[in-house]
Amino acid sequence: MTDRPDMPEIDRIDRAILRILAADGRISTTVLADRVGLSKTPVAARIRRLEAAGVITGYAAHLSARKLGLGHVAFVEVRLSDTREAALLAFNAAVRKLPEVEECYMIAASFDYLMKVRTRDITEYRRVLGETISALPHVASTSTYVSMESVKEPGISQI
Amino acid sequence: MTDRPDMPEIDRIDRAILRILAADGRISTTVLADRVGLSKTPVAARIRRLEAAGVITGYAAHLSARKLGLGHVAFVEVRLSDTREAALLAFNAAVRKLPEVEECYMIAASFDYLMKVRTRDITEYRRVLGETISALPHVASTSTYVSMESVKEPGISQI
DNA sequence: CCTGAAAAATTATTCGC
DNA sequence: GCGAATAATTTTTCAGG
Repeated sequence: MTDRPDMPEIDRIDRAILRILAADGRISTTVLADRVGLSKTPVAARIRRLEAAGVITGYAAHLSARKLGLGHVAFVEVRLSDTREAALLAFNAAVRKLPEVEECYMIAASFDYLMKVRTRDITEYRRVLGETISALPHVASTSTYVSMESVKEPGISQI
Repeated sequence: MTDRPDMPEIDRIDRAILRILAADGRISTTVLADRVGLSKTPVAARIRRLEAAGVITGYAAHLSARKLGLGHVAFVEVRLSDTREAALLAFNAAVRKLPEVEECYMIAASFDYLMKVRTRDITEYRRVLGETISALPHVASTSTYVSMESVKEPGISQI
């Protein structure tokens, strides 16, 4: 297995550091150092290195969607009328600006995109679908699947 | 609009605090206080209150999936052979234990669950699908949609 | 590349107003 | 909620192995 330029060397201790920081982004270097069994100096250096290399992209508070009244999750399949490069780029750029769209992936299937949309309730979802999503560049049609229950989800970091 | 017991009162300043903390989970109370135009004392108190109320559920480092060699994303529709309560609970509990399953929702549609699965590459996905997902309790059939491009996604906080 | 300790900087907390 | 003083932590630095 050869090195890839975009994949810095990450050893066992780096992984331990990442795992702990992923679970507690506010842990101090002191405590983290204890937990991985090293002194603070190398741990601080490793964190800096992982940040500089773009492995750690940032730190965020996780918020409870329910407590914020954003409990409605729907998935939307989107089909475009034009899938030439320029159309895709226009669609991508427009989607990235929508706060209600939490995730969006281009899919190799009978539809072109799959998006996760978070709203207050189904009424607001209906509004977002009709007014915003359908108005995205080159959208031909959509199919919506509504979540009845969240079995596993990351804490939201958006408000 | 009446208060809901599970939705604490969140005013304009709380929202500002949450928005900033969601974007930078490591910001200090001092800087945060400046940004929201209050002194540190009430800002620290508000953060404690939001944490205690469960609005802020935690803090996490965001990691680059690509740099960690976890760039493969697939969505799987899962149909169960048994959708009685006990079967659903068994499925839910089993799914929550799988690190590859980043998200999972119960869906009101022709399939029962939609899951987002993250792996190293399609080879590993095939292995996870065949060995792990298909072996989850009561799984009757699955359909997979592979992401070709991530247009918008939250930083992963899992390793 | 790590240890350990000292120094410097920041941060969180407390309290009277 | 303010602002200052105090207290506690944290980050950084550096000599040494």
